[in-house]
Parts: sequence; structure tokens; C-alpha cells
Amino acid sequence: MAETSTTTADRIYENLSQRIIRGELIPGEKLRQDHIARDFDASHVPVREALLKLQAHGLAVSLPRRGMRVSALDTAEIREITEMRLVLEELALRHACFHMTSEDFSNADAARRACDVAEDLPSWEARNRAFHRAILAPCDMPRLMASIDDLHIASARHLLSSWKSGWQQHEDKDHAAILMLMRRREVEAACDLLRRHLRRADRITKR
Amino acid sequence: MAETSTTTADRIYENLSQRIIRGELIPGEKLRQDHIARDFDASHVPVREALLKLQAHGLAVSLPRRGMRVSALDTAEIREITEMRLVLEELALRHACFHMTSEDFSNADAARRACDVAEDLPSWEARNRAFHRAILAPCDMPRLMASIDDLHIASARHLLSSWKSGWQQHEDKDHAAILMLMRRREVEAACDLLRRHLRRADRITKR
DNA sequence: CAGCCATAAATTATCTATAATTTTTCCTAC
DNA sequence: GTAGGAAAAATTATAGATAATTTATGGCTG
Repeated sequence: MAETSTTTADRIYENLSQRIIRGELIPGEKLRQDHIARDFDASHVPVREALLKLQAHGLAVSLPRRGMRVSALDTAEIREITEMRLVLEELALRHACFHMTSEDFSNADAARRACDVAEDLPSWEARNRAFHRAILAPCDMPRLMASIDDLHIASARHLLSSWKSGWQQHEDKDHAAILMLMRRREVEAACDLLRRHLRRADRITKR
Repeated sequence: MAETSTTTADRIYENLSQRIIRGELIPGEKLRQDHIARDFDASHVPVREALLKLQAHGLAVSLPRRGMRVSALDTAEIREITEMRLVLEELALRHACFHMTSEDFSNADAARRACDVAEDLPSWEARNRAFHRAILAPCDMPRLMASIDDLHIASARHLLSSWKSGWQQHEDKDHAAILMLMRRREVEAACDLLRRHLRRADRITKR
């Protein structure tokens, strides 16, 4: 039944998580096992595993014996996520700053340019996320990066659901400046700018 | 079959996670589904779910179609966990400091006293963890606390496995001082002391 | 005797069926 | 007309069986 090397539970998880991030599955929506199983032409055993994984990444909440629902993002949790990002991304950046190789820099710069020329909000969001990942991942701290990835996904959900209209392509000066500071190994300045950048991004979605 | 209100998958998870924390299941050990299922007199469906939950909390790692193993804790990951604790517990403490009610304070003080009179290392570790949780949980940030709980569990594993011998009952001056500073709402001083306290605890296990 | 392929054993992943629980529906009593 | 509660429907959780994959075994060849 599984034609690729990945397991069917993983495919179901990937599909559902993407749909939750994009807002196609709205917060509070019930995730019924056999309905999903029918949609994927599978039994509900792998579906249960996919749902458990969603829960682990904060995309669903479980009510025992009452099923799973798409997790909600209230304003308190948004603030919580922003504050966690501020301290964890700073930590990652401090380590990354010293570990960045020239290859890491060219990858990050490619991600930066791709972000600047994105054509619409969803693709900009994905590329913006990729850029931030590119400047942090060289910290070489897998557990930290896993936490940051989950926070990024939560931020993405919020961004895509709250952005009303009026997005337009723009060159991100912060991104270029952060990269420049990292090249110069000016850690404190890079951290300061990243914090300001994240706070600014947070405020934009509040409008 | 399930006599309590909790699900059997949860009971299996609780049991396995406790045994991993205490070091009864050693890092790298294979977690075979039907062996565990036999031990718990259950089928392997709930066992798979328990294993997935262990993975989500960082206690097991999965090799697709090759099963799960108890996760290893190398020195790099220990350092990573300590650094994450430093920034996340400081963040939690800042919020908790302003949210602590008189009831929160008496709970925390009871946890502090219980920790001081612990009779052996394992019970001290559990009570020390409970104390730290008591002073942080009033931050009222559930996602942050979930991250901190997982880090505490990882620290506990390391502590219990690396502590050779010579533990003895002792009154923890830091704990009392942190609580006092929190009562006075001296946030910066409390954060400074918590950071020193965590670094000290980290050094002890290195000897 | 080492390397290698075929086969057997063990193990994971999934499916179908059943049990247990919750939610819904609908009837009755007041 | 509404509240209460039993019966039905829907849903979750677990069990038992099957398919697919990996690991172990053992004989064969060079």
C-alpha cells in the first residue's frame, strides 16, 4: 500500500499539518479518525498515529476518548510563542554566528534573495521561515532547532490566518543586515537586530 | 480492560517514561513492540502510541521500520539542554514573579521544605524538580511549561545516571533565597540567582 | 576460510473486526 | 413546552490477524 519509503502515517501527518498551517482546517475543527481514514484510503490506525504527531507538534489537542481538534491560537498563546521565539532564536543565533561556514552563508543568502522575490503571501511566509532557519540551524543544536521549528509553524499559522490583505513584495533590509553582522561575527549587534526584527514582525500581524 | 479513566496507551507511556528517567532502561536499548505488549498484557497498537509519545518527549528515537530505541544523552545534548533551561526558566520566572499568589507561595515553600528533607537521591531529584516547577508554573504559559517539563526530565535522566555516589541530605540556600526574592518581587535578582543555581547544579554532575 | 546469496525468523506497519465510550435522538412525564 | 432519560448512532480505543520489511542464519562458492 505504501509505495514510497515513508510510512503512510507520515504522509497523513504531512498532509494534515500543511492544511492546518495554511488555515484550510480551522481551529477547533474536529479531526474524526474514520473520516480522515476514508479520505486517505487507509484504516484509522495510521490516522491515530498522525493525529498523535500533530498533538506533539502543538497543531492538535486531544480530549481523551472524545477525539482530537485542531488547536486554537488565542492571543495569550501568540504572545507566549513570540516570547519563546525571542529567547530561543537569540540563543541559536549566538551559536550559529560562530559556526557559520562560507557554505552556510551562501545558503542563507540564497534563502534571503528567494524571500525578497516571493510573489504572494503564502510563498513569502514559507521562504521567510526558510531564511530564519538558514541563519539559525548552523548552531548545531538539534533539540533547540526542533523547538524553534514548532514555534515557527505556530507563528506561520497565526500570520496566514490574521493577515487581512495588502501584502506586497518587498526587499527585507533586516535580513540583509543580520547576515552582514553575522559575517562580521558581531554577535551582540546581530542578536539586537534579530530581536527588533521579530518584534516588528509580531506587531505587523496585530494591525 | 482499562479500569481507570486513563487510556492503556497512557499507562504504558507513564511506566516506560519513568523507567527511562530512572535509568532502568538504558540509552540505546531497543523497545520492541510485542515484547512490551506482552509485558503489559495488551496489543501492540497502544504500545505504538506510547512509543510515539516517548519520542515526542525526547525519551526515544525512531528509525523508520526499524523500531524505537531509548534516546542517548551525549555531552553535546546535555549542554544544549542546560542552555535552553537557562533562557526558558528565566523567561518563566519573570512572568511567574508577578503572577505568584499567596497560595502559590505556600505551595512553593512546601515543595522547598519537602526537597530539603529528602532521604535519598531519587526522591530528592523528584522533589527538586517539583520545587522548580512550583516557582515557574505560575507564569501561566502552558506551552513554555511543557517545554521546560521535557527539559527537566532530560536533566533528571542525566543527573540520575551520572551521579556516582556521596549524595547527602542538605538544606538548599538557593531555593530559600529565590523564593524570598520572588516574594519581594525583585525580578532581576531572582533571575540572576536562578541562573547561578542552574549553572552550579550543572557543574556538580560534571565532576 | 572469507564473502555472498537464498532462505528463515523476527519485527514493524497496516487492516479488519470488536469492545467501550460518548454523543445524539427521541420519547415520556410533568 | 421543557426536562429527564433510555435507546440508537457515531466515535474512539483495543484486539487479533495479515502484509511488508528488516535482520539473522546457513549453506554454497571461489
